[in-house]
Amino acid sequence: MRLAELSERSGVSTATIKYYLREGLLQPGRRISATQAEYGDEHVRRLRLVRALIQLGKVPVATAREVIAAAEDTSLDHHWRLGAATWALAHGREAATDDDPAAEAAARTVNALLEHLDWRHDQELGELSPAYRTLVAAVASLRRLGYPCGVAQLLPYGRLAAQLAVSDLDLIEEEPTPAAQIEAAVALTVLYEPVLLSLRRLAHAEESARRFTGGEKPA
Amino acid sequence: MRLAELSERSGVSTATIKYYLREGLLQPGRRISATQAEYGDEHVRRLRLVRALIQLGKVPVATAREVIAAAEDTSLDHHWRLGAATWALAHGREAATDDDPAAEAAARTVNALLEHLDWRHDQELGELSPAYRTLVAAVASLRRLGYPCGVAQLLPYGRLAAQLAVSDLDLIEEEPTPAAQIEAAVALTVLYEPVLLSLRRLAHAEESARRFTGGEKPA
DNA sequence: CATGCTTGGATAGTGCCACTCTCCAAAGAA
DNA sequence: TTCTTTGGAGAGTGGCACTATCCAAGCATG
Repeated sequence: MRLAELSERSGVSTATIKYYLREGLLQPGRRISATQAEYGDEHVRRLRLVRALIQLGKVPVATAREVIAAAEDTSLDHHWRLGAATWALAHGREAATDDDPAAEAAARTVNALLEHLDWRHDQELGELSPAYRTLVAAVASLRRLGYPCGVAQLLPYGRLAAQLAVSDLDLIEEEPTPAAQIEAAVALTVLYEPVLLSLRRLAHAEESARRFTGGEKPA
Repeated sequence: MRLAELSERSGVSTATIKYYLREGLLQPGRRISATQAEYGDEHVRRLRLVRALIQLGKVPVATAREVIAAAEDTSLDHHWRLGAATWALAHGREAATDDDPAAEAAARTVNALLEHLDWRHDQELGELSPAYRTLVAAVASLRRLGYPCGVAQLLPYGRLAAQLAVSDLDLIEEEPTPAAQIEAAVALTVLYEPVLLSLRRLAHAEESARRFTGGEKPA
């Protein structure tokens, strides 16, 4: 299959595919001649994954490249490739945790939370992880606005996250090969995020309607 | 307090405050003279909220303006202002639900899910909501990539979302005034999202470490 | 009162990012 | 042979969140 067909099958314009090739998000096709290249089903699949990461997951192109590079880095063993690939998936710039008192207090709250949850693996490594820093920044921000955000409020969220992680990892371990597992980890980490957030918003609407309209449907 | 002090107290540059004023994210201060304006504590608070929405919540400036306008629209009653404000908080463009078979199947799955959860309020109104459409797009994308994403997989997420909604609404109802409740709804909806996602990622790391390293800490 | 600094407001510019357009020479198709 | 298509490369585009510059009108200080 050549560029035009790859474009048709994936729903991505040829210009964008060329851009992704240049950016290293997609492996070059097998060169047929000086001006032609051959692409396969794996390119279609990869392209769909990249598109999902970028469009739905809002992952920056540069980040997507790192993630893919980590997933393909054969110098690491399976476990580390998995960690490296998901590590790169930071949400975005974490607003440079300024060292005001609110941020410190937030960090203490988060540490207490992790201890409560018995997430011992994250006590050392985790403090550097993007997820940890994002969490601290968010808690600090909520605090600054005067909203309650202590261990008591966070704990239910943490327990739910732990439950989700178990079923997510179960799904990942169903994949047959290590490569497929890593791809699944990336895809499920990123693509279930909009699912989770959307469901939360729908649940808010539902619960709000229940409370404020006494069970009646709004007009 | 004048612009410079407002900037200092909120940690936002004067240039950015002027930009927000121009964009209508912040009410103009009380004019003291032709070249001076007076700001109050509510401006500091509003500014912090706006910053949190934009930086942490990644809400586009234009969207933040709509949300604030809806929250202040006194022509609507409390319940509707709340709905309008959170309605505007779409995550971003929902990738224009193309009408391929995957999208249709995804919509059927989502409808079945909502029925299972007994979220009857969303059956009509909800199909137009940004959250519903984001959810369908995400499910369709997961399906296209071949990952299991049926009612069975989504149901636990939905139940957890319902639980979270209950505690979130409890928090909101603790606020004393309608205006404070609406602000709380916006702030908690947006700012708990990074909390939830970060916790999920940390939980993934923790669960993954437990499974792959047999309980040992990685180096 | 003179002088210099600060203030709020308006306009134009910057940097980043995800594409997208234009051009080109070599290949294949008719 | 002629016409279209292909892959590749570089420059250009549009959107967005600021940010830098300028300006005239205060205000503060000697």
